[in-house]
This record gives sequence, structure tokens and C-alpha cells, in this order.
Amino acid sequence: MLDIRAVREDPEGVKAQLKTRGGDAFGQVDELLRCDEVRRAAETEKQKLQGDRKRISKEIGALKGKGEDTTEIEAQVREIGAQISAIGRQVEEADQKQRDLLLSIPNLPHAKCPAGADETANPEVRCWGEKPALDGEARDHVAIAGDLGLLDFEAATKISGSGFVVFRGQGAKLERALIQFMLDTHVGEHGYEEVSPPFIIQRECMIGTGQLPKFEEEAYGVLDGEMYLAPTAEVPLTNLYREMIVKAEQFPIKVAAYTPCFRTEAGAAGRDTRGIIRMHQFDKVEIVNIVHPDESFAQLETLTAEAEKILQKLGLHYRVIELCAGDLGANSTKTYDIEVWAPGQGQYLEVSSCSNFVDYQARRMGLRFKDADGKNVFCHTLNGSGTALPRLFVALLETYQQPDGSVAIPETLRGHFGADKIG
RNA sequence: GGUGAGGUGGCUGAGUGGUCGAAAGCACAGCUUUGCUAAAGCUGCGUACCGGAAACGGUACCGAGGGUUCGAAUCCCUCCCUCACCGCCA
Repeated sequence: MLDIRAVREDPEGVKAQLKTRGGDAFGQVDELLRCDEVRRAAETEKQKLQGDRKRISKEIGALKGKGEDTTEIEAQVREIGAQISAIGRQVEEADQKQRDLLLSIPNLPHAKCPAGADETANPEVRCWGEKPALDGEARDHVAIAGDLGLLDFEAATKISGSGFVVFRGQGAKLERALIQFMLDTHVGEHGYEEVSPPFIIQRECMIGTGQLPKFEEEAYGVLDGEMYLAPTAEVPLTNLYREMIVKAEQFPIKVAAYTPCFRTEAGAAGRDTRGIIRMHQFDKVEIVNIVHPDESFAQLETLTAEAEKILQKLGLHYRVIELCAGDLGANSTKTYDIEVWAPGQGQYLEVSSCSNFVDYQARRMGLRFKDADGKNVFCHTLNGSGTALPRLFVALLETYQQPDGSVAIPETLRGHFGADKIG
């Protein structure tokens, strides 16, 4: 949510920044400002009337104490009361409209955000490792896992339909080992607090982190839309601090969690249909930071490095790209995507998206801290996948496949997995 | 799910339908004094919004939302949450 004061102060600047995203969000700015003006005028009028009522009502009390007749003056207040409820409705209406607009206007891309309309314009920031030299043809994870009995698509379809998968045997164990390995890394080496949150989420929290109201169709609702299945642990983790005034000494707050993630993938039908690259339910370890506003951009570098560390430890080749303005998520001001190389796909797969939301989420959820002057100021929030599991699983299988059909387990994972190969 | 008790400022905790944004204590901040591993006194100390360049002024907020009333923390209704006991259950 943008700061209405900031929008009031520099409407043209805000519009210009929104324009870099493409789309038509900038058009809502004028509507927002009109609404703001109406709202404030009505608010001022209402407050004046309330002041009158308060004052005169007190007089009535005093007069009655003296036993005087107050019939006439009571009628006067009754009239003011009617005016207050009339103007009060206007205030409410304008208030609601303004809030709706503010909740749907995306964040401003940061000043140096690369220009561009879509993912083809995302610049590569850095690259780690090299594409593995495989003996023979690169098979894809579906073939590899099929031979080893790691994934069961038919069973998943029977249970839940398309877009789901059952991990079986060593596959299920590998999934579990990866979760453990990633959490251990973030908690043990990067100083995160480990969290195990609920997966069913209140609507207010989904609004807080920005999944709603804009992306309703992407979330699984339960209980008639009162609750939602978590689309990412970002939602419960960040909302841990909703409606709170944290202490500046707590910065940086670092929390990590494993959760399954549920997404309808509305609008993505037909994309990435082979294998487990795009699922309605997938596992992910998420890392969330809450920091002082002065620190957030530096912290984004740290957080991204922490996510990269997972891939480095597993010896997986990857690249980091920065999202251009046109590809940037609605809530984010700056995002790095980490893409791991998957030899069987012949392409890089996004396994992590690391974003700085500045105060956009904090303002939505009322997450503040007391600054040096004792003022309540909105924190900055960041998050990143650390990392998404199915695609990591794909990269692992395809990178470490052996000519004999087995899959080697990288050194760093053997402790968690309990073996040095599958098959 | 049932029954009972509660939800007041950072915490504890008073509160009569009108002078209550709310006593008192604690905590916290500043000042003063005496001095020494502290004490006493004084002062200040909620949040949001509106107006204002600012100083400051105003309005609202006593779990949430409705209602009664000229006027509600205080009366009525609904809901939520917490605690206790009971029932059920992984």
C-alpha cells in the first residue's frame, strides 16, 4: 500500500514510476486523489458537527442539573445528529473507496529498476558454477524419477487431479532431506528463527502481504472464502508481526519456515505441464526479514546470498537475474530471481524470488517500530524462497544423473539423506 | 460443542449515562536534590485521523459491530477472543 501523503505530495512522480510497470495502474492515481479530497472535506465537516454535538450535549447536562427546560436545545442536537449520520455515510463510502484503491495500486519500482516490458528484459546479475558435462544425453527428471520410482503422477491424479504429484520411496525421502537441509542451513548458519506456522490463513493476512484483493483467483479458498490455503510461507511468516510495534533493537528480524504452498495457477493452464515444474501444491522453505528502512536494500543482497548458498552447497549451477519494471511483482520494489540450471530441461528454472517490499506490506498490515524520536514508523519487509523444492528436485536429479540410471547425492546432502546415491 | 467468568492506556487496575481520554500504582523519559552500587521530589508520557508552514487546535478510539439516548467505557443486541470446568477428538 502506498502512502497517501506521498501520493498527494508528488502525484506526477508516482504516476511516472507506476507507468514503468506497464498496465494502467497509474490511471488509478487521479481517482485516488479525487477520492482523498472528497474524503477529507467530509471528514472535516463531520468532525465540526461532532464537536457541536459534544459541546451542546454537555450544556444540556448542566441545564438539567439546574432543573431548566431543555426541550428546544435537545431538538437542536437531534438535528445535528441527523446531519452527522448523513455525512458519516459519505465519509465511510469515500474511506472504503480510498482503501480499495490503495490496496489495488501496486508498489513503486525502485529508482534504478531496469526498464523493460517482460522477462526478456531482465538483466543477468551474476552466474555461479557451470553447466555440468554429462556422460551421454541429458534425460529429464520425469524419465529419471520414473525408472527409480520417485514420483507417481498417476496416483496423484487419482487422489487430487492434474497438477499434483506423489513423491514415493527415495523420492519422498529426498524431499524431506532437502527441507531439513535448507532449514538447518538458514537456522544454523544464517541466524534464522525456525517457525512452523499454520497453513490455513485468514483473509486479513492475505491482504496484509498483498496476495489479496488482487489475486483472489490464484488462491485456494476454504470455508466459503473466509480462509485461504497458504500460497507461500511468506504470508504466515510476515503476518507473525501484523499489527505490532516492534523494537528497533530486534532488527533484523529473521524467520524461516517450511510449508507446503497451494496455488490454483489460474491463467497458467497448459504451461509447464510435463513433470513437477508447476504444481498446485508444492513444498518450499521461505525466509523473511523485517528490517529498519535504511537497511532494506543492503539486506536484500544478504537475503539473496543466503538463498544462493543453498544452491552453492548442492553444487548446482545457477544465475541471478534482476526483474525489470514490467516483470516485477505487484508488491515488490526490487526483486532478484535465482534460476537453477536443469540439464534435462535445457533451461534455467526459477527456484527463488527475493524481494524488497519496502513499507508496502508493512503499511497494509500495520507493522511498525519506534524510531529514535519515539515515532511509530513502518518497517521494511523482505522475503525470498530458500528455496522452492520441486524445481530444486528437478535440477538435482538432472544434474547428478549417472549413465547407469542412478542419481548421485551431493556430499553436503548425504548426512541428511543417509546415502550417497539413489538407485 | 456446553456452562461459567472476563476483555479499560506498555503493564496492573478503578470507573457514577453528562465535568472520563479515562483515577491510582508500576514501568519509561526529563529535571532537581542528596549522594553512591541507590533513594526522594517535580514534570512528562497512548493511537489514528482532520485542520495548520509550525506552535498548536479539533475529532474519534475503553475487544469488534449494531442499537437506545440530547449525550454511552457505563444500558440493550450480535459477534470475536481469553481463562476455567465439562463433552468430544488426533
